[in-house]
Amino acid sequence: MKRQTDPDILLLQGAADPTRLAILRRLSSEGEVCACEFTSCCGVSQPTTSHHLKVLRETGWVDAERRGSWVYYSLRPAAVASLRALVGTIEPVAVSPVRATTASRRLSVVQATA
Amino acid sequence: MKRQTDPDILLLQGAADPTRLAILRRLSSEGEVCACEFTSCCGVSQPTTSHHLKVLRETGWVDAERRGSWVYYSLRPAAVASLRALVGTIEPVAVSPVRATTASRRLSVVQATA
DNA sequence: TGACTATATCGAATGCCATCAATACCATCG
DNA sequence: CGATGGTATTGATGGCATTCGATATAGTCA
Repeated sequence: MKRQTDPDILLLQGAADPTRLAILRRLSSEGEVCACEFTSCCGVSQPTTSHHLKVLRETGWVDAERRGSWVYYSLRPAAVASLRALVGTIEPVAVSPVRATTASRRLSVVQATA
Repeated sequence: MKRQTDPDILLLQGAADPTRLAILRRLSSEGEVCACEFTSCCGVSQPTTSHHLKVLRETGWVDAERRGSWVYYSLRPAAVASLRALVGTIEPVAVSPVRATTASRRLSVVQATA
């Protein structure tokens, strides 16, 4: 298979796993979380948790900061912004499969973000 | 591994492949595309293209409509909306990264869910 | 009906991914 | 220093995903 270097794909793949999405959500709601918290919360072993955190680091999703014995993880705002930008480029075009005024459908789509 | 039934994960996994993301982007810009167009555009064989289109169908990303010999694919607005909602729930915590007393940071962390 | 085209499915090869137990690494504390 | 606890890495394993060639299915046209 061709090597994955596209940052968009890396970002999507980073989030496309139940354990990792759970980690991202927890980071989103709590801001900064010690690695030890994830071991208990996600139903997987400590090595597995560590592996997923590494994937999230390598795909640009999180930053890690060592503080004494503990390592704290946090979301990288740039990653969130990137994913939002990526998602923003994907929008259903209102090519009127049914007689819809294309204009109004376009508008609602565009304004969905607001 | 646990079965993937979470629609959020399915949506992310559906998009987390170079060929499939290319398909989604093309659908986004062109609205409705004949399956035959993808065979030539993505650098993979016809069976592979068909497989990816099936994955996109099964993950809720696209609708297919047969019209004569051709099958036309289009983005499902609901999928786009779902992904946007999902992405919307992931945000870096606005916990004033600078000069916050640990106490207030803790607090805001706890209350972030409210 | 038979030839032709478009699309889907099958079967198999290959490679990657998630997972865990064991173990190494690293910092702190006594 | 040695013991302890948190985190990362290693190595092995099972399973799933991507891919293709061959083939089946479905629709069109003569």
